Amino acid sequence: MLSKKTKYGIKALAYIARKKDRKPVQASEISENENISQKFLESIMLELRKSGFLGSKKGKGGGYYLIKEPGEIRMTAVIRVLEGPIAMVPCVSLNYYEKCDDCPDENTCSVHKLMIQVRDASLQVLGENTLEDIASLQ
Amino acid sequence: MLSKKTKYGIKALAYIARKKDRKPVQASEISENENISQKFLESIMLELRKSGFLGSKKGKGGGYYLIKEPGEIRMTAVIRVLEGPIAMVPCVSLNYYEKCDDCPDENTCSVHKLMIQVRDASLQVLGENTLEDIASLQ
DNA sequence: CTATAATCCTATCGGTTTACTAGGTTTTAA
DNA sequence: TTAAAACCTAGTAAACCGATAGGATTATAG
Repeated sequence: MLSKKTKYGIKALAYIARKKDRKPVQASEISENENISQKFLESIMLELRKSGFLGSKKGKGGGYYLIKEPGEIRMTAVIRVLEGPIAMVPCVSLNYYEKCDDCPDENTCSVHKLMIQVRDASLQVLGENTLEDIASLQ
Repeated sequence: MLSKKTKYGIKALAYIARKKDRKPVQASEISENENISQKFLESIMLELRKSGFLGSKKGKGGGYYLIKEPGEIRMTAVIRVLEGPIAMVPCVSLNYYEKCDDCPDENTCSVHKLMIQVRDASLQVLGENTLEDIASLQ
């Protein structure tokens, strides 16, 4: 299950990406339009800034803006930052690998084999979708 | 993330499927060989029995056995019973649908569109893999 | 008939995560 | 100088997870 944090983060990024101009967008505006608790959203925006997706401007007329082009932001990257691993099991995760303590040999593990396939299928979809694809309406 | 419950459940099913004969397999045997807490496994086996994957026999020489052929058990079915929805968001789940309360229109939701693709990719993999595929070594 | 081995059942529990909320501080533009 | 915005830290209620505890029930073997 995708956490609300990730879901809200993606929605916020898409909201900003849909704007033509590059003027900073306030968290309050996104919060109202996307029905997200403002304080919660603020913490998410902060994280997106710290991880290099957004820039920010403080004070009156400030807000958040995209640093890269929407077409250059893969959804794999967004999800990995907000949610963590894309794999369903740590032992098949490319970026967050962890050995299972119950499993003596990954190569003969039935779950392992299956989850590699699931991971690859998800990576395929999330890797070929960019923020631009996501943000476009309809 | 896949819960341990689901992971253990799949391992247990695969363990039983690998046996040539159809004699009941005890939870204690699976628990030892797959390094799973026995009491926890018992509750999982019970669930798998109640949901129609396993039959059971009580008393000495008892245990659990498969009701269908391994080749007829799709991993989608197993995961849906143990884990719940395969989709990452309830609003794209086929079997556990729920409307998002923040989302006025699913058709224009960027997350929705993306998650449908992820769901379909996962369904593809989990639907074409059966317990037989999973259980076969290497 | 009895001992034992197995499933079955209910309850509980400590730890972690989630989704916020509260209450501010700091910075900037008008 | 004021207001609006991001920034920061902490806390918190609820849910969920991964067990554990303690038995009740049933079946087999001797």
